[in-house]
Amino acid sequence: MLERMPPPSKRTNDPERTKRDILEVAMAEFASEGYSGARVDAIAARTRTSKRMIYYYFGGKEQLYLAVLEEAYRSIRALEDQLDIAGCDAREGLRRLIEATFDHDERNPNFIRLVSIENIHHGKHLKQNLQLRQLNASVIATLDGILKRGHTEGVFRDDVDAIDLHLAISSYCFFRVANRHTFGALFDRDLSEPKVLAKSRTQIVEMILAWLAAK
Amino acid sequence: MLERMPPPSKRTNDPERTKRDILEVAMAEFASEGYSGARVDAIAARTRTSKRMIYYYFGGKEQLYLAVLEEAYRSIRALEDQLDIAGCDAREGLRRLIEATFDHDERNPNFIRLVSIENIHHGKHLKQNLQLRQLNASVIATLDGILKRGHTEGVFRDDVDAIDLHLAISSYCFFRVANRHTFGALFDRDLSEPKVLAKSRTQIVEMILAWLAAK
DNA sequence: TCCATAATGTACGAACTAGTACGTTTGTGC
DNA sequence: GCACAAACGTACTAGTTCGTACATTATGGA
Repeated sequence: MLERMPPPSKRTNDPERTKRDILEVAMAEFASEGYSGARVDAIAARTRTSKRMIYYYFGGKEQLYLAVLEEAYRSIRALEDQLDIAGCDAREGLRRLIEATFDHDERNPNFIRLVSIENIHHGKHLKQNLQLRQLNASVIATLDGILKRGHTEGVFRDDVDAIDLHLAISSYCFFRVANRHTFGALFDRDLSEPKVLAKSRTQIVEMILAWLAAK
Repeated sequence: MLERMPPPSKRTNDPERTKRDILEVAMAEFASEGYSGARVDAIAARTRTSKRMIYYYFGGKEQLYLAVLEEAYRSIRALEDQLDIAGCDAREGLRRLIEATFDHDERNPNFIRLVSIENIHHGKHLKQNLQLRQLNASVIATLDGILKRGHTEGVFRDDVDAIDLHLAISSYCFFRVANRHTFGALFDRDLSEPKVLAKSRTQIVEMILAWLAAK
């Protein structure tokens, strides 16, 4: 005769850890599968807790995705803050910022993928979130400072604004990671390979500096 | 008393048109909603025919997506073919190729989105398709020719290969379209606006030419 | 004209998926 | 200890979505 087990597992409440757990797993799932492809059950299964808690803490799939997106953007805002460019000249400062952007995108493929996914969905979630826009304003301010210094030093042209420059830098760094799979398949070049990566890192710096120096 | 209508609609068989109809609608749906977000029923509804025909001609959702992807890649292979760069010097030839790439991406947002989507899914469908890889080889050959001419003319550096160059050009042209929504939301700049677009078009040409001329 | 096959329409089913009803346990302030 | 809210688990449901069984019509060749 099987006895009904007396509850052998002591449950421990830890709301903060549960929330973080869900967020982490959800980020991986959304980044890997896309918004529609992500499964709430799949997220729940890889969690220390249950699906019930996803709805308890986040409300639903869409709100969970929103939380993931916000978390992703928030965790990387400090990019330029960690950068020491006050002491160096404009060209050197810009070089460091480009390299930091490059390294950041390389190290955060999930973030890159989430941005791609958000664009597939026409950016409708990001547009709802006022806060996130401000977080990203700082990189423009930093670039603007570098550009101004460059004009003063007489080493940069003056008809390129900070947003133009940011577009040029991000597009290259972003594309390398976001389109790695199709690019690799079509041209037989693995962009994540260390040697290829190192060459790219040099080239984007050269490209931007040559461009700004022109005229 | 309502009479049963004698079949008032003469059906006409037109397999080619039916197939094309399905493909077109499917391309729009997949590009707009992503692979998982796309609904077979939604595609069928916007078609002249029924869902039954999707399965009759294509076999299933995944195979339909594959057909859409192939069609998208195929319809744009002729990019460089339409280009007349035999008569001009290396710098002018490159300028025309960059502008053609830029215009192409701008005019084909659905193609851009499909490539993004394919990358979200780790390029697994593209990897299955050998044919498509060869279609894209031609742009590399064209770039290689231009680079070689540039070396002969003494106007281009010689440590940048065709794939490096293609990466630099595509990434900018692609990103502008693919990340239009998040970029626009974050930096309040509408990249599709004619004036912004025209400036970008000039800038990517300047950037690449300045880079290749350096040293 | 008639038949074989390709092309098409309708209706339905099985499986999946987001979300919830309901009950139980844990921790905390008193 | 004790009451009460916060935290959590299980099992279920309603609706959706891909795919198909079955029947019917069109069309080209014998």
